[in-house]
Amino acid sequence: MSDDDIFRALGDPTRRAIFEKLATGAMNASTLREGMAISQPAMSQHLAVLRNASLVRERRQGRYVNYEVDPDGLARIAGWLARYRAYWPARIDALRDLLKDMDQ
Amino acid sequence: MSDDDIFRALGDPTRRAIFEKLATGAMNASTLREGMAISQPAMSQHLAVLRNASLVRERRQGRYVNYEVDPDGLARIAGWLARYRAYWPARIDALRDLLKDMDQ
DNA sequence: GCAATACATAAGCGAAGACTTATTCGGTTC
DNA sequence: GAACCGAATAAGTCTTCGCTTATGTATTGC
Repeated sequence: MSDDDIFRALGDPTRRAIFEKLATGAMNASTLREGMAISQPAMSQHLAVLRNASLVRERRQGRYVNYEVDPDGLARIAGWLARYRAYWPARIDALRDLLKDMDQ
Repeated sequence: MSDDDIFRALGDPTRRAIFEKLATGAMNASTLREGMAISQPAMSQHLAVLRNASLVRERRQGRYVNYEVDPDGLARIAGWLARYRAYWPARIDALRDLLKDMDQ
């Protein structure tokens, strides 16, 4: 897990799509694959990259492997971003929403 | 400018180093190159990638080209990140600081 | 134990990426 | 306008990446 792993992992649109789908709820690799034009090995490889970047984590459940978003990766991005807050535009609505959530 | 351009641009450690250095203050390409083991064309190409991702912007000044951090790219990352706030750990100090800044 | 299922790994291939050297383009200075 | 300097572009090379097909590894159910 490093900034390098994280940004590199997110640099691929297919992987971002996988991550996005996972963000709607945990699911196993096969379910993830549904509706996506992607082979089983390709999915497995993408998940390995995402896992290596701490963007996703797995939990074996019988012969299925359940995948879910790993907050660690996201936190790391947030940390990276925070280093440059001096350059942020004065108002970013999405961010403000987020802050409100965290202030509760 | 797209999420793809941004994450792909930041996926390269050399480019992140360039961006980081630029974040300490605007400077031209030659000054940027000082202390970095990188050729002039390589720097120029990296800057082109960063510029294309809206992470950096340029302003011609005579025969020098001054580069500076472009808030647009950072804002876009923040936007992307905000979509997954449901997964953020309860407390991210750096982020909280940031929010406080924005709440003023 | 054996067939079936879910997933991972291996090996190889074509495309894209990061570098190099050489050259060109813009702009300043004399 | 000629020499010079900062930066961009061109073209080629080598590496990395994302895919494929084939095979291996767990786990379940009969």
